[in-house]
Amino acid sequence: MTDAKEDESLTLTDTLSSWMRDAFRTAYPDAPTDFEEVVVVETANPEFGDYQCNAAMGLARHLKLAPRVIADHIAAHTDLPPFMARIEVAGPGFLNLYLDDAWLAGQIETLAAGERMGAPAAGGGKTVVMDYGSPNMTKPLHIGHLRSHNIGSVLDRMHRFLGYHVIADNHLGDWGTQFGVTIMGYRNFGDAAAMKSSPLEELERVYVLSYEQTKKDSDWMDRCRQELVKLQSGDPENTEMWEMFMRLSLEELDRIYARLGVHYDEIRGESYYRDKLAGTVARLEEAGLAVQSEGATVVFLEEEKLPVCIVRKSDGGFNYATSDLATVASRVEEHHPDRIIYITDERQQLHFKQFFAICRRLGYEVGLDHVWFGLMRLPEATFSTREGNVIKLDALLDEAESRAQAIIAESSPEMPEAERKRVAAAVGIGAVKYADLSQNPQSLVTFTWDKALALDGNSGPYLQYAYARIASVRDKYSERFPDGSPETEPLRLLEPIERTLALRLIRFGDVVVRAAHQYKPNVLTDYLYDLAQTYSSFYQNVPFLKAPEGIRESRVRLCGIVAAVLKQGLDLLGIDTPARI
RNA sequence: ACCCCGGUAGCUCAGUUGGAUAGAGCAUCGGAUUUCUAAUCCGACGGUCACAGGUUCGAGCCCUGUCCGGGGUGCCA
Repeated sequence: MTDAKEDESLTLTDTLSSWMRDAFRTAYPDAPTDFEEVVVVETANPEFGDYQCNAAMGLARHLKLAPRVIADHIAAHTDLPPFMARIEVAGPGFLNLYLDDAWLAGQIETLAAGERMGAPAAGGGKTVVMDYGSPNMTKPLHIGHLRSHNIGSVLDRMHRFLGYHVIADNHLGDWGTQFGVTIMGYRNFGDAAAMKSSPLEELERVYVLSYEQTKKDSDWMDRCRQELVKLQSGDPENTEMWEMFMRLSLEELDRIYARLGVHYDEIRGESYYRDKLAGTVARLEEAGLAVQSEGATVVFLEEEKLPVCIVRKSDGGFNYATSDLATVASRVEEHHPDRIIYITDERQQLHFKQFFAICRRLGYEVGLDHVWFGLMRLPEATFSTREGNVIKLDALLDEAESRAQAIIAESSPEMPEAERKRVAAAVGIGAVKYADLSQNPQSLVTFTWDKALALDGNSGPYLQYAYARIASVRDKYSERFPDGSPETEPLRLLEPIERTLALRLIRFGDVVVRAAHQYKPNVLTDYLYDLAQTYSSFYQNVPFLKAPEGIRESRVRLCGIVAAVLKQGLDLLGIDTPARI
C-alpha cells in the first residue's frame, strides 16, 4: 500500500484513487477494464465520510454485477492502509471513506513544516511561459484591465508554487495601428507638460481627439497610416516620439504594477519582434501555408473549419497573428517551454484558435493554452474609452483604500497613522482582487462598487480578519504562557469542528493543483473562504486560552497551522496578510 | 446567417470525471459580546436550476430543439 507521503508529485486524492484502483484490480483481476476511471473525490456532505468513491455504480455493467454487490465486496475485502480508518457502503453502491484520526492529526502537524503545505511538486521543473497583462500602451489602465493582470498573476504564482519554471512575459501592445493615430494626435494637440505628469492620460486624450478627427476629415486616417508606416520604417522623428511614449508609459505601468504586486520576468512588447515579421510570413509561404488572396497574404484553415487568417495586409502591414507567430518562435527558441499560456479576454478566442492551428501546422510541439475570461461591464452598458464611461483602475484602488481606511479608523483608533495606511492598502486592494478572483473567470462580470469593495461576508478582508485574529490569539498565548510551546505538543482533534478543520487543511494541496490546472483561481478562493468560515466557527465556539493545559496548546497549534495555510493561500492570490487589521 | 459563451434564491454569484437532501454572500427577520479582535458567530426566510424533449441506475452538468442576453466572424488587437 502506498503511503500518502511517499510520492511528492501526488495529491491526497491521487493517493486515495490509486489505492482504490488497486483494490478494484485485486478484487476483479479478470475484468474487461483497467479501472482507470476509478477515482476518489472529496465528499460534499460529512454524513458521507471524508472522501468517497463512486466507481462501483459505473462499473456494474462491465463487471455484470449489481453495484451494491461490488461495493460490498470492495469494502469487505480491501486491506486498510494506515491512512484509512474504515470504508462504508451506502445507497446504491457509494463507498464512503473515513480517514484515520491519528494519521490525520499527524499529517496536519507536519503540514506547516513543509515547503508547500501539503501541495505536490506537480510541475516537476517543466517550463511554462505565461503571457498576461498585455496592456495597450496608449491608454491608462481601467477596471477592465484588472482581470488579465489579476488572473494571470495568480495562475503564475500557483504554477511557481507547484514547481513549474515560469517565465512571465508582458506582451505590451506597443506597435499597432493605434500609434499612427496617437502620433498624429500628439503632433496636433499634444501638451508636453501633461505628457510628463500623467503620460497615459495625455496619450489617451490625444488619441481620442485624433480619432474624432478621422470622422471629420477624410484625409486624417490616411495621414495616421503614413505616420505609422514612417515609424515602422525607422523614421528618426517618429521613433524618438515613440520611445518617449514608451518610456513614460512604462514608468506609469511600473507604478501601478507595484501597487497591484504584479511582477514580470520579461517585458517584451510587440515591437520587440518587429524585425521578425517579414521572415515569419516568408516562412509560412515556404511551408506552403500562406498564399496571396485579394491582395493580402493569408492562411486558409478549412481543415480546421476556421475562417481565413490574414498574416500580411494588402498595404504591406503585418497584424496580430503574424506578431504572435514571431513571438512563439522566439519563445520556443530561447526558453524551450513545455507550454505557453495566454490569458486574455473572451473576444480573442477565434484569434487563438487560428493562431494555434497555424502553430500545429508549422510543427510546434509546445503545448498552447488560451485562458480566456469574461469581459467586465457596467450595469448599464459596456464601457469604452470613446463612450467616456470608463473607471480608471487607479480610481478604483484609491476608493478601495479610502473605504478600508474609514473602517480601520473606527475599529482601531489607536493604530499609528503609518500602519493604518499600510493596512488600508492591504485590505482595500485585497478586497478588489478577491472580488474579481472569486468569480469563475469565464463569467461575464458586471462591475458594481459595492461588490468590488465588499469588506464583509465572502470577501478578501474576511480572510485577512481570520488571519489577524489568529495572530492575536498567538500573541495573547505568548503573553499569558511565556513558557508554553504549542508547536511541540501533540495535536488532538477532540471537538468535531477541530476534525472538520483538519479535513479542510489537508485538502489544500488538491485545491491548489485543481485551481492551477483548471486555470480557475476561484477554486482557491472558495476553499479559503470555507477554511476561514470553519475557523471562525471554531474560534467563536471553542475556548483556546481558557482550555486545560495540553488541549490549550493543541488548539493554539492548530490555529497556527490554519494561519500558515491562510497566508500561503492568500499569497498565491496576491493578497497581503497584516498581523493586525 | 454561422461560431463561441451564458441563463441557478429578491440581488450578486459558486456548484470538481454525471452522484446522495442544489450551496454561499448581500438583503430581510430573530438571537449571541464580564471572554481569544462583533470586518465575527448561531438560527430563520428564500428554488419549476430559462423552456421542451432525449440519453441512464442517477442530469444544474451530456445530446437535440426553442426563447433571451453577451461576444466573435478576411485587412483592429
